[in-house]
Amino acid sequence: MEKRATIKDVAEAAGVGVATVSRVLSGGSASPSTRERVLAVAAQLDYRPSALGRNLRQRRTGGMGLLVPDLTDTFYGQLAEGVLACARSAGEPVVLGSTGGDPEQEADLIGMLLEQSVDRLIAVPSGDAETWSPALRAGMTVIFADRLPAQSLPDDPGGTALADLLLLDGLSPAPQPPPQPQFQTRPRPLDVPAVVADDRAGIRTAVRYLRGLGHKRIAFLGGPGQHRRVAAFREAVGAPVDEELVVFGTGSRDSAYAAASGLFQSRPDLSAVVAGGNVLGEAAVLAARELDLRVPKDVSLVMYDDVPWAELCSPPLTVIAQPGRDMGYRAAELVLRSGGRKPRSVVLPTELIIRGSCGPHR
Amino acid sequence: MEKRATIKDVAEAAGVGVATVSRVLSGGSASPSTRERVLAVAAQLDYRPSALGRNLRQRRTGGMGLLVPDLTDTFYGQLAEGVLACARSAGEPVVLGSTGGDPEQEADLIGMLLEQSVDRLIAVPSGDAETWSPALRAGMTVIFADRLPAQSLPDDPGGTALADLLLLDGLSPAPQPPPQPQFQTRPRPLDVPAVVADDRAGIRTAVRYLRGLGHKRIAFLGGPGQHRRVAAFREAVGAPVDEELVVFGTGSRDSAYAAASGLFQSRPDLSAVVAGGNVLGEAAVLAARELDLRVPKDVSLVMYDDVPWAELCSPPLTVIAQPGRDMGYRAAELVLRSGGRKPRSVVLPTELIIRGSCGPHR
DNA sequence: CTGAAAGCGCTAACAC
DNA sequence: GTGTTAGCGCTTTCAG
Repeated sequence: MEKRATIKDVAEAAGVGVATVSRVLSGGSASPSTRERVLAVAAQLDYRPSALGRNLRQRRTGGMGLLVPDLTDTFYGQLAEGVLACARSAGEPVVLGSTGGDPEQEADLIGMLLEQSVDRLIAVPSGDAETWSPALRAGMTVIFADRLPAQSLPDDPGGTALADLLLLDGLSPAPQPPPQPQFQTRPRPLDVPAVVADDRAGIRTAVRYLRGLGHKRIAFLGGPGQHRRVAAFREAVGAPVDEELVVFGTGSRDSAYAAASGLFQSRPDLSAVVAGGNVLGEAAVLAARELDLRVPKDVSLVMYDDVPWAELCSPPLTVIAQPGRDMGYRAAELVLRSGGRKPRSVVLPTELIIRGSCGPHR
Repeated sequence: MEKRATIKDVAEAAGVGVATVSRVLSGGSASPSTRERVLAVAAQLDYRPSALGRNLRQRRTGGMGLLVPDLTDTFYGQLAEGVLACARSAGEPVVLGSTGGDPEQEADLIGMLLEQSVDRLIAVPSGDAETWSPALRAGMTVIFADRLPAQSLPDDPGGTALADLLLLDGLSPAPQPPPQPQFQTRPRPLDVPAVVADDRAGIRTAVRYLRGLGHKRIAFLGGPGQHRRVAAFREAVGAPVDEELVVFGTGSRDSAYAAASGLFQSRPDLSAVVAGGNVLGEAAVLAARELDLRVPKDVSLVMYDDVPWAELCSPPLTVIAQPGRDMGYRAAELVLRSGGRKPRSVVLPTELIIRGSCGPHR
């Protein structure tokens, strides 16, 4: 437990001032001879600059924060791996928090990050504009990943927020939403960049695929924060959406199971289900089995997220794959490279991977 | 992007000295009237003490580091959730790193944590004593989780290290290993506390269960860092272990698959497999399917780790469940409560959950 | 090109 | 009880 050498030790041993050491080590200007001597001494003393001093001086902690709803959800595991890979190659620390999908815990974690002066954050958001305003007001560089916060428009209780869907819909630039009336108390959409999958295209492709198989009654099994996917589903299915076929879990595996089970029982006439995420897909498989529904004979299933175990199911699950790892990596790149400026959003492609969980409508 | 209030601002606004503010906020002594005034002003100014100043002053970053091999492995996701839950309730930050099971990356991450002055660390270790000595020498409080570093004894190339097995074998206190001869260059076992599952009992139970089903040729499909489980398997199987029935992947899903596939092909006479972790179990299921081996008709399978998708397989997988979340939570508790002292190790129970992947030996 | 010095925000002696 | 003060290790003006 010996104490580490400080910059002062190095300066003395090299016979130079601390400023010179600092310059040399951060690539500043110095005469070749000095530079060499300092480097030698630093190596000799096994000097590692302390992030503590630097952080205080710069009034900011390096690295980035990462907030995800649940690490036992394999997709978020992939996302996190991507972020960590990028951070590691940059030698930057990542402060991780798991929100459980709960805006309150999310707010607490944001507070913790603020206290740590972490000023760059990648988040799969659970709260709304109110939850996020402290971070934004503090000047944090925030990048959302995988989804955007719900926009609690008064007339849109389900959080479907069409404007939100329009905001990031793939290749076609979205038209600006109409200017809000002045003195409006309704929160405006957060102007935060995001790295998300092209949900609209992904869902559309899946729905068309199912349609092509002859399915008419297609259900959507959603989770919290999936307003973009639901909206895409509604759009893909077309005008008169059977509302009973759109159900939601609250995020836990139990509630996902309950939602799936309820769906199957209340509407035995449905012939296909699109699950909005892997936890929901898992629930659908379980519920179907419990109710003796055969996949794909009795019900076809498409799951959002490709995860290793999708192939283990029998039959293997047809999925809408989104690049979780890339998503994390890209987000980390953006947040690291943003020199304070606000990065641009990124939409990543999805891919329908056809395996065995969909069959023709009987 | 307004700048935050500092302790000085609060002191001035409350008409007291900075020390008093500091004391009040850290629960020190102060007269009721002062305390109240300071608290009021602090709330008023929305003052949040900056961790930066405190950290530098105390020459240590709060919170803890967490190093795991791979977050897409659901078990480590569970473990991480446990750590995060404990940290969150303590309001402490967690700096996360993913090592990919690679000692070099692990060493890099340890260096990064040292640079950040993170002095408490929970790790699923991949490297050996050499990898870990920097952390230990720097006075870090380290707790291993899930497994212990391999002890590269010269005459124990497989890393089986019986002493290691004896070190933590559940309820019975282990006998002290015989004193090492002096002048020995061989590294001694690391004296680092750990939170692990009772691998010995878990494996033993599984092997007995399979034996009870009539299986004679039982294979073990292991991964890196599983020396304790292999040793337990050898012990449970008894003296003449058929070495061809003990195979290893290197950690990646690909290599796990290759190992499983190779095993099934080279030894068609085996009738049961114990997979040392969920990634290995996944590989075993996939390889068996590819080779047209039916589970459990042709081969019985027990997998270490209970993960949600184990129930999705058909048949659902019989597993040795270990409490991943608890493991993480306990480790975090230990590392947070250790006031510098070295915590005691903890061994958590496992449970054999019988589902449908094991059948009688034909 | 280099060194001296001024803090960053906080805590912990130490005086009163 | 409370205020004053001295740094923690580093970066960054500002002179030389």
